Amino acid sequence: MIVRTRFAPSPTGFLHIGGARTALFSWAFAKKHGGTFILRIEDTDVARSTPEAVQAILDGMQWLGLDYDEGPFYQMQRMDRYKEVIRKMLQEGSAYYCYCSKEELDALRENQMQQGLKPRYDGRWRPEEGKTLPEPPQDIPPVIRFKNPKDGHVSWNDLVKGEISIANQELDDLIIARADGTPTYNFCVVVDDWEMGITQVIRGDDHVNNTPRQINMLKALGATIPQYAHLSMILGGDGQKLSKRHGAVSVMQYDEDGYLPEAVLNYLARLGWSHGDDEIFSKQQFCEWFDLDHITPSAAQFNTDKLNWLNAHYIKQASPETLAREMKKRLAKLHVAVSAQPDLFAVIDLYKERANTLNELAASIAYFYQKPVIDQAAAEKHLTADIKPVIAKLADLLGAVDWQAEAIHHAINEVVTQYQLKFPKVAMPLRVMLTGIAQSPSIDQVMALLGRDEVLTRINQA
RNA sequence: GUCCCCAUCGUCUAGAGGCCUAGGACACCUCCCUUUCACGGAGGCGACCGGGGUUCGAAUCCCCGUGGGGACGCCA
Repeated sequence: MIVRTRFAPSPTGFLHIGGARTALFSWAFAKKHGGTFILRIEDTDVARSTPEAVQAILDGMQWLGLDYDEGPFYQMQRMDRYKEVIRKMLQEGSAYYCYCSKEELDALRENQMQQGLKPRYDGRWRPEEGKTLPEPPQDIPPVIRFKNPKDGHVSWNDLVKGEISIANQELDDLIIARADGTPTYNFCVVVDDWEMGITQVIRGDDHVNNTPRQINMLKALGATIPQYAHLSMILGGDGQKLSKRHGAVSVMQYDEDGYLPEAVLNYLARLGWSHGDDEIFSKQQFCEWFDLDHITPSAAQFNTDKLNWLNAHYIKQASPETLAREMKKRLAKLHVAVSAQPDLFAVIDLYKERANTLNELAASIAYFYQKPVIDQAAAEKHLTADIKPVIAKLADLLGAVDWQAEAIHHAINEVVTQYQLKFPKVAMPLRVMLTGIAQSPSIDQVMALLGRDEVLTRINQA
């Protein structure tokens, strides 16, 4: 059987971390099995769906490199097909008109809740053998409901959670078409998964409760039932549910914040899935290794520290060209223009092992291209009066030195010896004067890159 | 309320009845490297939710608690 998976977001907001992982797993499963990955936009909620959100989802997937083989399909463009299926179901008797008003249903629900019952439709318009239906009211446009089986159980072997079984008694006759005739989510999903030949439905576990209803409809339509894999949710770093109000951000925000897509992908892959003790793997490796058997059924908490660690790793691995491009872009945002000297590639090389994010990296090298902001605390600690003459002497020496890290180091050593100091006693004030702060790579290497003129200027100005 | 799901270090996880004195990774701590801070290297701290079963043997299987989460829309 040829594997066909799909990612089916509703375009009501950006692609967030949970959606991204669902997409990633669906995508990887298809890749692993040489199958087809389909993108389907579930935009039947006309009021909340926007073209901007569609674009945001497309952007997010592109940034992560999750390419789809078919689609994007838009459900709103498949209306005719849905209506045709509904017509057929009405004919065959697996669906029926219901003339309850919203108010009537609200009252019913409230009543059931009060009695401690599970709120559900009581089937008052459900046609039954030997049952006389009320006369349809003229003023209420009917909805269409699916005639769910009354007895027995719906069971499936969830590829993540194992055997799940739900009594049909727990299920009511859900609405498959609104009063205005537009079909609803659960129905469209069924038709699409069926007609698009989806073999594995990989989605968030908030859909577990929809699955038995969908299976029943699939059965009523005589369709093949796909396999289901329900992924548990991703919690925020504080263990709380992610929501628009609380911590849920677009995957594009990670780009904004200086994360490489490889890092985000690798992080997401390991969140809820594992391959023994492996922590770092390429996208290709992931596709080869990925399986549904090693997905945890329990919810996972997002951990920025670990993402940072992975990001630091991928920054070290990144090509010089990638990093240079990113640095130009990110320095520009800091209003720093990169000049020809010091050489950006050399600067990056000196700093890339020290940053967790691209933004950190950009901020840390900014002083090469603009005057540093001197940290006051560092200045007070290191730029002491007694060191001034030593630095002055060093400046003298530097004027004539061959401008190489080694020679510069030699010059510093000379004054260190002359004044009988420890090396850091001189290196630290230099750091503060040249970079603004007390932490930097080897000061001689920094100086070599900064250039003689700039070094002397900064020393004089400090 | 009803139904469904989940439960191993702080976090992500390994674990398919004996390989478990429970492994790895992040974080944290110590030491080494060192020109400061990082990087890197070596160590350390740290968990099977509770109670019953089943079994010669349970982190693993079953039951009951407890805790957490999800669903119960003319949203998706």
